[in-house]
Formats: sequence, C-alpha cells, structure tokens
Amino acid sequence: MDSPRKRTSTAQPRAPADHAERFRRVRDAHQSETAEDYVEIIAELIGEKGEARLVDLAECFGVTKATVNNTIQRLQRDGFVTSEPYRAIFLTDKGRKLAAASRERHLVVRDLLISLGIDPETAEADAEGIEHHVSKTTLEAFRRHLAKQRRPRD
Amino acid sequence: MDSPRKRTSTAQPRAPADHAERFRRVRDAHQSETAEDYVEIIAELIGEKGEARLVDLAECFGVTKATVNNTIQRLQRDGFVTSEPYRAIFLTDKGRKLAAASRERHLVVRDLLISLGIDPETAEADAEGIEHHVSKTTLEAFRRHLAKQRRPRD
DNA sequence: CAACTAAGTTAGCTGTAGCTAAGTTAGGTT
DNA sequence: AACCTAACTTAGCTACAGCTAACTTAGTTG
Repeated sequence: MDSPRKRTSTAQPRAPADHAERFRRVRDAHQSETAEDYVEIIAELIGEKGEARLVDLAECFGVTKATVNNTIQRLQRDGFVTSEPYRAIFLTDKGRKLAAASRERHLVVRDLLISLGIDPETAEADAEGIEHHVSKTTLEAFRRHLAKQRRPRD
Repeated sequence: MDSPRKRTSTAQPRAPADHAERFRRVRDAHQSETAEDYVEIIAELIGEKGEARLVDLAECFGVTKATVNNTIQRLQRDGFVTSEPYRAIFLTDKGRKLAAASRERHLVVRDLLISLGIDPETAEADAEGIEHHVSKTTLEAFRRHLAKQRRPRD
C-alpha cells in the first residue's frame, strides 16, 4: 500500500515541503499539452486552408504520420476532434473552445516575453513551452503588465 | 519512409510555418525535466539532512517509492546520481552542476513572476512548470528585468 | 479507365513515467 | 540474538508519445 494520490485536500497544517502538490500540477499540465497544441494548430490550419490534414499536422509538429494518427485517435476519444478514415480532421465545440483559449494564452505569454525585451523569434519559441504552465492567476498578471506597458503614463 | 528528425540545420529558406523546430525543443525540454527536478530536490535534501532517501523523494514528488526507484535508476544510468542498493542517493559532479543551474533558474523565474505582482505561492507553483522551458536568452532577459526593478532610478 | 502517388492506416517496436502487489533488507527494539 | 518495521526492490501492469515498415485508399493524371 502506497498510494500518493490521496491527499487531495486534507488541509495539512502547512506541510513542511509541500512540493508534491506543485509537481502533481506540472504532471497534469503535461497531460493537457498535447491536446492544446493540436487543437491550436488544427484551428490554424482550418483558418488557413479550410481543413486540417494529417500530413500537415505531421509536418507542423515534426513527427511521423503514424504518431499524428495515434494522437488524433486519442483526441477524438476525448472529444476534441472529429475525423473519419481518410478524411480531414475537424474540431468539436469543445476543441474549438480549447483552441481559442490556448491561442489567447499563447499570445499573452509571447507578448509578455517580448515586452521584457526578448526577441520575437525566441519569445515565440519559449512561449510554446511556457504557456502550458501559466495559471489563470499568472495569466491575469501578465495581461495587467501588458496593459500597463501600453499606456505608460496614466 | 517518413523520418522527421532529419532537417537539423538544412537552412530552409524561411519555412512558412516552422513550428516543427519549436515543438522539437519543447519535447527535448520534457526529457530533461525529470532529471532537473530530481537533482534539485536531492540537493535540497542533502543540504537539509545530509542525505537523500528514496522515501523522502517519493514524499516530495507525491509518487510511489517504486516510481522513484525507476527514476533513480535512469538518473544513475545517465550519470547524475550514485546509489547503491538500500543506501541513500548522492549526486555526481554532473548532477551537482545541473542542480545548481536548475536552482538558480528556478529562483530567477520565481522572482520574475513575483516582480510582476504574482503572489509568492502561485509564483512558486508556476515557476515549477515554467522553468524548464526558459531558454538562456530569456533567462538573461529575466535577470535584466529583475536588476532594473531593484534599482528603479538609475 | 488504369496506374501511379500521396495520404492515411495498421502493426509492432522503444522508452518514459506512473501504478499495485509482493518480496527483501537494514537497523532499531526488546 | 530474535524480531519488527520501515525502507527499499522487483515484477508486472497501464498509458502516452514517439518510431519504422508495410499496407490500403483516394484522387490525379496519362
């Protein structure tokens, strides 16, 4: 017996080194990353070309078609996309919502990095990894900072 | 035939949507995350108690001892730690170096978040996920921003 | 309309990262 | 010295995320 997933909210009296919960959250974020990245790109492709093909996704992510196929099946299972054999991939409502939120967050993160003097190239690249770990609270703070930057004297 | 891992630096003439390289970097970051998190915590435990026990790591990360055992074996294989059966875990030079760098980066990221008005609690939590995706360039920019904050009139 | 090709699928492999359950070992207690 | 118990290990499972190789389908083109 050894189950670490229990203490979801036992209100430990200020655990000495409560890393556990934080790491749990990072692990959870990793779970959602793939979905977020895929729906974001799918939305982009649909916007650009009207549809998202498996081969385009493979190209975009730099992985094989087989890998994309696997992932799409998972995303379909989880209700983010619809796809029929040999046909293009489309987003469900759930997928579209996630895509919009992800995109917005991505842009905020990227712009924040730029606002700190990071070159757009690097900002774009780092935002890709960072975005998935930015909590609501932090995202809000980023937005506030950007707003402040835009109208310095106020 | 379908290998996406080839184009390491073929200097494509400004690829239209060169997401691929970015995503590749995010995947690479994920690879190193575990190592960074572990050596950081191991260093901390050694600092506090003189040694790092498997059971403490399990507690810290909120995973089972079996999982930690696996991970430690991988870290040993990769030359970050030394460990003998039923004994505590210690860092190699390589491990210590990684731990120091990770810790420093972690602190910079956390402090940057705090400097943007995020509460320390959240900053600490988000830093945990974000730190692994902060490039050298970005880290430098973070440091500059912190330095500027500390002496506003200059 | 036949055939070719690009797109998509399937099968089967690897490695990481988690888990449970059951077994060992080391070290402290009696 | 014997024995408990906590710490550690091992075995065997799941899911994700990648790969290659081989196959099928759809769509274009001669």
